[in-house]
Amino acid sequence: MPKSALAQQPHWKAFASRRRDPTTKREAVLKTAAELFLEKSYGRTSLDDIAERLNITKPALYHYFHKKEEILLECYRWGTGLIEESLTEIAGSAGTGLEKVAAFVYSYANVMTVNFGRCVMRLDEGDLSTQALEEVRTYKRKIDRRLRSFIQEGIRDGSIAPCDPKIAAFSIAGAVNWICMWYEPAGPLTAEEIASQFARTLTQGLARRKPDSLRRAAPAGPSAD
Amino acid sequence: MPKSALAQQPHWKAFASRRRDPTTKREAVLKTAAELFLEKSYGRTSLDDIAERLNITKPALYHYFHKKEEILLECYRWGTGLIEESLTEIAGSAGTGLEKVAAFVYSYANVMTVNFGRCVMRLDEGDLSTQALEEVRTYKRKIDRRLRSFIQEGIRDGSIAPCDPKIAAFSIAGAVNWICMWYEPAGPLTAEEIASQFARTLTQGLARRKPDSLRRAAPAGPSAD
Amino acid sequence: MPKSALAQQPHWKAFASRRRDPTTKREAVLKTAAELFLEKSYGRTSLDDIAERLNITKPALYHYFHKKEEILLECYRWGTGLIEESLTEIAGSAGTGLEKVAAFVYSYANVMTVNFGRCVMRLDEGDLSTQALEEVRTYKRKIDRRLRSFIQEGIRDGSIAPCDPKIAAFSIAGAVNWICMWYEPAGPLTAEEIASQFARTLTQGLARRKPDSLRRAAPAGPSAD
Amino acid sequence: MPKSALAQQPHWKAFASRRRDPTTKREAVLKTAAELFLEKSYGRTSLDDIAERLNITKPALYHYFHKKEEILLECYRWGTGLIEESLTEIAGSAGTGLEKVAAFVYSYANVMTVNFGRCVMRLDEGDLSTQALEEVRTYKRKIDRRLRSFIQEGIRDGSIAPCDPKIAAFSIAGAVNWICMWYEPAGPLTAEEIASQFARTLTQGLARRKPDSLRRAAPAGPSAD
DNA sequence: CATGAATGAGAGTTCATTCAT
DNA sequence: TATGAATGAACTCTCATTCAT
Repeated sequence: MPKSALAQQPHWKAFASRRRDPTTKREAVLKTAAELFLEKSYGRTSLDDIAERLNITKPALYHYFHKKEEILLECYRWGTGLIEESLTEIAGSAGTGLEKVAAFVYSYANVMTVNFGRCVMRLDEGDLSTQALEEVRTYKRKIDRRLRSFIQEGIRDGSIAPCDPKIAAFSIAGAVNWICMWYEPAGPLTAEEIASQFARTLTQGLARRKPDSLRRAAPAGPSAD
Repeated sequence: MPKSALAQQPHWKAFASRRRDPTTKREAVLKTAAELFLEKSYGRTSLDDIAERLNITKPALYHYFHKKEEILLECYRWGTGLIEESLTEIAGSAGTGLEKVAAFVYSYANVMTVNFGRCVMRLDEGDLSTQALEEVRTYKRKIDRRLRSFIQEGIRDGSIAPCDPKIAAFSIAGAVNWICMWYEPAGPLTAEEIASQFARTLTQGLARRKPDSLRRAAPAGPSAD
Repeated sequence: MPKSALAQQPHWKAFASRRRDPTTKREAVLKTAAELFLEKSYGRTSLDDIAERLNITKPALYHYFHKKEEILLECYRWGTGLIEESLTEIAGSAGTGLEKVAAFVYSYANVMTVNFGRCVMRLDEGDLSTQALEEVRTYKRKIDRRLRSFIQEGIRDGSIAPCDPKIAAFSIAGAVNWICMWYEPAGPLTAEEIASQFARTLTQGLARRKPDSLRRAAPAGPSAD
Repeated sequence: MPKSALAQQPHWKAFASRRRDPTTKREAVLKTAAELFLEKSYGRTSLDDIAERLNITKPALYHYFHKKEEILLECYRWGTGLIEESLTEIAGSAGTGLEKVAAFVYSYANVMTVNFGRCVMRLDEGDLSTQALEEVRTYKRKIDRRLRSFIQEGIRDGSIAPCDPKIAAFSIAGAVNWICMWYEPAGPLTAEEIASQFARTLTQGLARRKPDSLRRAAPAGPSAD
């Protein structure tokens, strides 16, 4: 599988030559940092670790970031950006509330298998400064509110059985968030499998009556995989 | 609520007098440590922090623990002990697979609102030594296997609709585990509310046909609370 | 060999009963401390180590000694006392200078196989306070002067070939002192073997002419061993 | 004496400028450490002590060594290297066993007056890790075996009177090793004086018959000094 | 007396960050 | 621009010594 091989490719190649897009280098730092943060946590990852994996020296990192924490914050931002993308797409699409929830789970679960996405939910918020923390928290609240609104929409349009939207959202979000804790790229389950299965399983509990109708709730895409 | 007020009471009273039950003191250290670990993470909690909150000095901690990591491990052990208790009780009880899953969720969710329980799923395993890590991992695997077996039992006895037990277990466990990330004692939801609601919500997706029958799946106890 | 068995016997028996000669207990502390100091050095021996081997608690040690250093100093004093004893005996005895040197080596070498004697030369003087250091240094100088005077006596009475007494004394004293570095009670060489062999070997180089006459220089006692 | 004055010159000059041969700096650390270890012992020498004497800060030392113990081990290695050098030279040279022993004593005694050489025999092996200890012990055994083989060679070629090579080696090695305990650069005896005198004195006891032949056993070099 | 408890002082080590080249 | 060098602050852990029972 060439794509996965490409993904495994170390990011230090971006620093191979002197003349290279600085933006590319910044991203390479970010990707490497995200990897390490997920492997060893932010606190146990030293700037030396990051530099070493990139085949550069520690002070060189300061050309791209002012503080260690800034690297962390950028990881969060990249991750939340990924979520944002799919969320707005879904919100704008047509369909019942239940279908939107299914789409949400599907695409959110996918993000939880990508390094930057995992960072958002797996890394310790306590490592962020007060201000950065507020930024991230605001973002997370937004996601939660979005999911809750989909559920309420479903209740209104009759696709979802009456329930407490808050509890339902916590439950669904929790299940999906937790993926970032156990997912391994090298593991037996592919991201698509996980995403589509979660989408089906988690909407089953919400659906009104006829469970048969749920099959359609899962997006068409992944079923092909 | 006097009970909760009592629980909030700082643990340093155990160290008020020099001659006092050492076991009580050890527990006071553990409780305080668990609090701090949840507030600030293990890595950012210094022994001075723990000592300060207990109104003692740092080296005094070494009367009760040999290393900082030992404190962490004991928190894990206490927490897993709590889970173990309820698990064996449920496993031995009568009932359909679905009922057992509901009972599992109910009691596990409750544990996730208790500090030591939260520690098990919220703290970073990377702070444990290889050996301690193995111990904790073994324990977690056990929990997961238990849940999966309840689900399989339910599929066999017809109380649960056919599904992939692995995915279902991941999904349920994830939802419940995540509680430890957002639950706050001072928050609007009580532990019992959360536990009973999660038990109901999460089993709804599993149940075969008539969702009405699920009401009985949630334990009677908490409804009285 | 009952005597050696007795010597191996741990010293904590002195603390077995409450009512026991305090002097005996003090000595037990000293013997145990000497053992440990030789095994692990003064610096790496904690009071807890000593207390543990004596089956008592650390503060109990403070009933017999005011400071850790006092224990060390007492070890030195006991050791130098042993040397002093034999030295005065030899000085008072009749015989040529060479015979006195031989007797000195023999008895000094013996002391170097006894724990307290080894302490004198093996332990680090830097651990002593200025005052205690002066005391010990004074003592060591005394020993050296004594040996040098024996040599000079020998040169005068013709039993020793003319040489620089200072260098000769350094050389002989060094050879004997070094015993405390490699001697092991459980080793292949007994204390008497070492002592008598060293007495013979080291005087050989001093003796005037006929080396055969040296046989008599070594004390008769040990030759039987 | 300008050479000695130069040697006394503090090593911190190596750290005067930031860009300077790192090897020189490493050596400066080593030399300063050796000085301090001999003055106050390894255990009582803190990294701050070393850093202070070099006019740098403690963490700067970690640019050159990973652990405090590594500094110690490098001192040992430097010292054993010095001994090794002279040993191989002697072993390869022509001459009777007695002459080789004399040469050994002469050059070994010289090493015992050099800081790194003194470290080898004066510092406490107990401060080394198990592995490093093995390395050093192996080395010391090698020295001892070398000396013993010279003695046996001498017995075979008739230059040395029959004796127990083990005891003789212990005695000679002890006398020379002990030099590192009392030698002081500022003292009345120069290194060469000590070395040549010891070579003569210590071989006197070994030589067969005619003591006159011994004069030639001492290397010619030092007699000129 | 004897002891469990507690502490102050200090050590080695790590690391984000800055400086100087 | 990029880097080797250096540092200050912080943390874990140890231990001789003293207190209180």
